[in-house]
Amino acid sequence: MTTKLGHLAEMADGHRSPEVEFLLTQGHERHFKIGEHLITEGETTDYFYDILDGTVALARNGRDGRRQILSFMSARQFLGAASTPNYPNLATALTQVTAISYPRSALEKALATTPGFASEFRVVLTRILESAHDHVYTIGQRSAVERVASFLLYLRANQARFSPDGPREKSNHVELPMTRLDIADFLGLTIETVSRAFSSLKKSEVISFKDSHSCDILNIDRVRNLGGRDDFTDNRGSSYD
Amino acid sequence: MTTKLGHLAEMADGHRSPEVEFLLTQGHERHFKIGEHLITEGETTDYFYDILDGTVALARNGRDGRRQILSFMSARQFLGAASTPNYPNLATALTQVTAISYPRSALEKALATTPGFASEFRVVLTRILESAHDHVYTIGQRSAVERVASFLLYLRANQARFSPDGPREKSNHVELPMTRLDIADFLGLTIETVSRAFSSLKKSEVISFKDSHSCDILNIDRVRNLGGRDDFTDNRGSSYD
DNA sequence: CGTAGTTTTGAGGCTTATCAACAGCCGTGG
DNA sequence: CCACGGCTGTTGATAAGCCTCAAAACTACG
Repeated sequence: MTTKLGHLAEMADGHRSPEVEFLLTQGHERHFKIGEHLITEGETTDYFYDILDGTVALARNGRDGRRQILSFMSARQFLGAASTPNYPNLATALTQVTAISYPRSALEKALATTPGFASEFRVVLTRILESAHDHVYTIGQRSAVERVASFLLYLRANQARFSPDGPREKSNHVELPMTRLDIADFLGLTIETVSRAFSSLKKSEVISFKDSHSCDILNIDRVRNLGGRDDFTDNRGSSYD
Repeated sequence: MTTKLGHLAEMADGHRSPEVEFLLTQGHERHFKIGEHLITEGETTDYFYDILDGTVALARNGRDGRRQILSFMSARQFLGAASTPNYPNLATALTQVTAISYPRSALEKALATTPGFASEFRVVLTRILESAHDHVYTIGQRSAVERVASFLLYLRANQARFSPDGPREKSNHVELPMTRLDIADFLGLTIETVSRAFSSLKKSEVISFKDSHSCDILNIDRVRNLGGRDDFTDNRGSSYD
C-alpha cells in the first residue's frame, strides 16, 4: 500500500491537469504534537492543510481570554480557507495530527485551471458554510443540554463522514478527543455547565461514559429530540443527524 | 443610464466567456414585497439571487417556533449558496426588494468554464464563511450589550461595503430596516433584551435614535470597545469594524 | 380618534456563570 | 510501594444575566 494521499488527492483524482499534478507534488506530510499549532493567528495564508489523522480545533481568541472554537476538524477535512493574506484564527492539534500542507499559490493555480476540481472544492466550501450555520443555530437557539446533545450528533456525523478511510455507517459510540473546556468553548458554555449536561444525560440513561472521553449513545432518539435537526424533515444530508 | 446589472454582472465583467454571457442573459429582475419569501424552506435550489436593492433576512426555523436569522443581506450580496438540491433555510424580504434571479444550472456552467469568474466567486463564498464565523463568536462569547454593539458595527460595515452603488466610506448613521424581533433572532436574544441594550446605550450617550429604525453612533470608540473586533489587530478587512 | 402592531419599561423567575471544594487520573520521585 | 503535585472533571452553593410575563408608551393608519 502506498503512502496516504489525503482527501485533496482523492478529489483531484477525476480532474487531472498539469497544475493539479504540480499541486500534489507540492504536498508535504507534516506531524504535529498535542498542543502544537498548525496555524497561528495573524500568520500569512501561504499554506493550507489536508488532515490525514487526528483532531484539530479551529478557534478565535479574544484578547480578554475569551475563546470560541469554530470547528473541530479531523481526517479528510481541509483547514485554511481564507479570503485575506493573514489567518484570523488559530488551529491547534488536540491529538497527534498528521496533515499534508500545500502552498496556497499551487492550490489557486490548480483551481484556476481545472474547473472540475474547482467545482468540487466549491461544494466542500459550501458544506463548511452550512455547518457554520448549523453552529449558529445551535448556539443562538438551544439550551445547554440541547447544545451538548447536538454536539454529540455533530461528532457522530463527523466521525462517520470524515473517517480516515472514507465515509462509513454512523455508530452509537462517540469519541471525544477534546477536553471539557474545548467543548465549552465550542458551544458557548462553561466547563461546569457542559459537565452538568453530561451528568444529566447520564442520569436519564440517554448516554453512558466508558471514560470521560469516550461515550456511548444509549437512546439515539432522545438525543435527536434534544439536539437533532428535529427542526426539519432531515433529508438534506448535512450535519448533526 | 442602462438598467442595473447587479454585482454578479460586475464580477463577470473581467471574465467574459460564452457561458458567462449566457448566464447574464438568464437573469430576470424580480420584485418582492415586505414579508414575501425569495426562498422557502425545502424549495429546490434551482435559482439563486443577486440582490439589487432592499434587505433580506436569511433564517432557519425550528418547528417549535424558534428562529435563528443567519444573515441580513442587502444590495450586492448573493443569496442561495447551497450544496444540496433543497434549501434548508428561508429568505424573507424585510423591505421592498429588487433582485435578479439566475438559474443555478447556468451559474454552474459559467463557473465550470470560466476560472477567473469562479475564483472571484470562491472569494465571495469564503467571505460569507468568515462572516458566519464572526457571528458564531458574537453569539457564543459576547453579552447582550456587546452583541447589540457588534450588530451595529455589522450593519455599518455592510451598509458601507454593500451600498447599491458600490463600496463607500463608513458613516456613523446606521439604518435598521429590521424589527427588534429580527435583531433578537439574529443575536440569539429576546426583543426585550435587545430593547434594553439599546436603551442602555442611549442612556450612556453612545448612540441616539431618530426613530426606532434609524440610529446615530455618537461614540464609535465605545461601540468598538463593546462589540468590535478589539480582539485582534483589526486589519483583516472583514466584517464588524 | 380608535385600533393594531411595535417598542419600551417593569417585576419576578429560571438558566447558566461564577466561585469553591472535592474526586479521579497520572507521572514523578521519595 | 506509596506520597505528592498537577491537571482534568464533577458536584455544590450562590449570584448574575437573560428570559418570561405583563402592562404601558409610542407609531402608523384607517
